[in-house]
Amino acid sequence: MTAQAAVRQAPSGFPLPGFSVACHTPPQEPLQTAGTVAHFGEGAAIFAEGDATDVFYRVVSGVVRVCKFLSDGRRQIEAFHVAGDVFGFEPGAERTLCAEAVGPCSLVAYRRRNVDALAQKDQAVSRLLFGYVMQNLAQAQGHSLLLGRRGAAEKVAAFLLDWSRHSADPRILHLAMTRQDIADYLGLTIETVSRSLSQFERDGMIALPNIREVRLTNRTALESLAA
Amino acid sequence: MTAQAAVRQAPSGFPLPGFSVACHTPPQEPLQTAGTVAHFGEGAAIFAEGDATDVFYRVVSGVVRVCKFLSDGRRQIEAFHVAGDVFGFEPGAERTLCAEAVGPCSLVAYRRRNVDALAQKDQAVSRLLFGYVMQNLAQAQGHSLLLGRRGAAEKVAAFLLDWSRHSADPRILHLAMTRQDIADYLGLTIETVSRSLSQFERDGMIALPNIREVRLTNRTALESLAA
DNA sequence: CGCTTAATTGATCAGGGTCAATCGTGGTGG
DNA sequence: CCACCACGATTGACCCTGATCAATTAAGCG
Repeated sequence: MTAQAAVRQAPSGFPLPGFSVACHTPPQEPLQTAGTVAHFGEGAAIFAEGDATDVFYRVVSGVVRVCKFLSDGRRQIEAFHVAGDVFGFEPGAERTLCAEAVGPCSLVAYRRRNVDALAQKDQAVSRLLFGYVMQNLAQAQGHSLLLGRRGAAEKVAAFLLDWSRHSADPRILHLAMTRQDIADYLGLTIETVSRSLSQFERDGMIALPNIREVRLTNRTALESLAA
Repeated sequence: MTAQAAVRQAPSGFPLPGFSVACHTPPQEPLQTAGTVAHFGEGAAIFAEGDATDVFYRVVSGVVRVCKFLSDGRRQIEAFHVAGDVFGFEPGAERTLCAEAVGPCSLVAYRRRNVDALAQKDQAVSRLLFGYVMQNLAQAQGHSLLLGRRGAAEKVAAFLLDWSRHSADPRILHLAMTRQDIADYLGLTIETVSRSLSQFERDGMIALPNIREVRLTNRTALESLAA
């Protein structure tokens, strides 16, 4: 559920020609001319807290985590972004979050200056940007909902179902991230995530052929768990 | 902290002439012509899950809560909005959240159709909208951070500090909402919220002259608690 | 002045965190 | 080729925070 699910169509009041999220670059992407491609290795920092907010990104391939480090060293992952997602919007001149490559990934970086100029001429660019920020908003809101009033099992189940949307076959998902990443995203510990997965397996809801692969053998049961 | 704190300036890359959040209507509000005023009594529904997303709102006075009801009847409050805040943006044609008046409040409702037309002519309107959605985004992200990895006392302390921003005198805050609202916002129970406040009072960090008023007698201590 | 609803306080319980040991899986080098 | 090592994941035992259940108090309001 966490937002990404509920988010796949363009809003009615704001026609977004060629608008498409979490898909490959649309054929007539108005932003195409304004961006430059960059590659990042596993764990590489894309931006850090305090950086200027003068550029945002589109994921071409790979997975990105956006997170915050607390004073006591603990980490909270705010969102994972996959191919097609646009991220890096923040009000204020300085970033309050950081972004890192979960695995090797390639991004297109857009300078806000340039895009702004583009938006001056082309109203479609404005709408596009608006849509992207709304996607991020919906995702963040869904994330809050997930973190607020749900038990560990519910969180993990919801995460699996959400992540399965990014899989070619919705029954087989490849986790791009570690258990620690999942834990930090769900506000749990690595042990609790592991225990939940093991329990799901015992209950016949999933299979864990290897550490990065999950087979959903009883999606319905997971869905009723995730509420 | 939860976002509202870190959010009070216009982003550098996107100049927003006359942009102002959580303040009274700016003298030259380009949206002024497009909105209609509406009043709501305590607890009144402003919009509900499933409603069309064809209108968004600006708070003129009072406080609004945006929330979601879970299948088991529990409620999660996503955000409180105060005078100056603009809310009600969602991707998708149907709302996934609902909004209610915490107390009597007045709002300006903007039809997206009209605003869109306005934005066609005036680039400043586009930027303004963009800024508003980013405010909401930052608030939602801050909320996730708050819910994720923090203890009960930290949450309540952070809430008080955050809410004190909406107060004329930052040392005296008037809670517009009930303990239940606070609990549902922080992902806690009403008992835990109450206990935290009592503990803060015992520790000399706050005073509770009456049920809706909190005096911050030791802000520094609260701040170090909220981390 | 009762009545209703919200808040506080107390006692108990359980979900999930913490600490610690073990297992598994690659990767490296003898 | 296999042994060893390092790191991530799993599992177990125990504990603590915050939820639950229940009683009491406080505050509006008719």
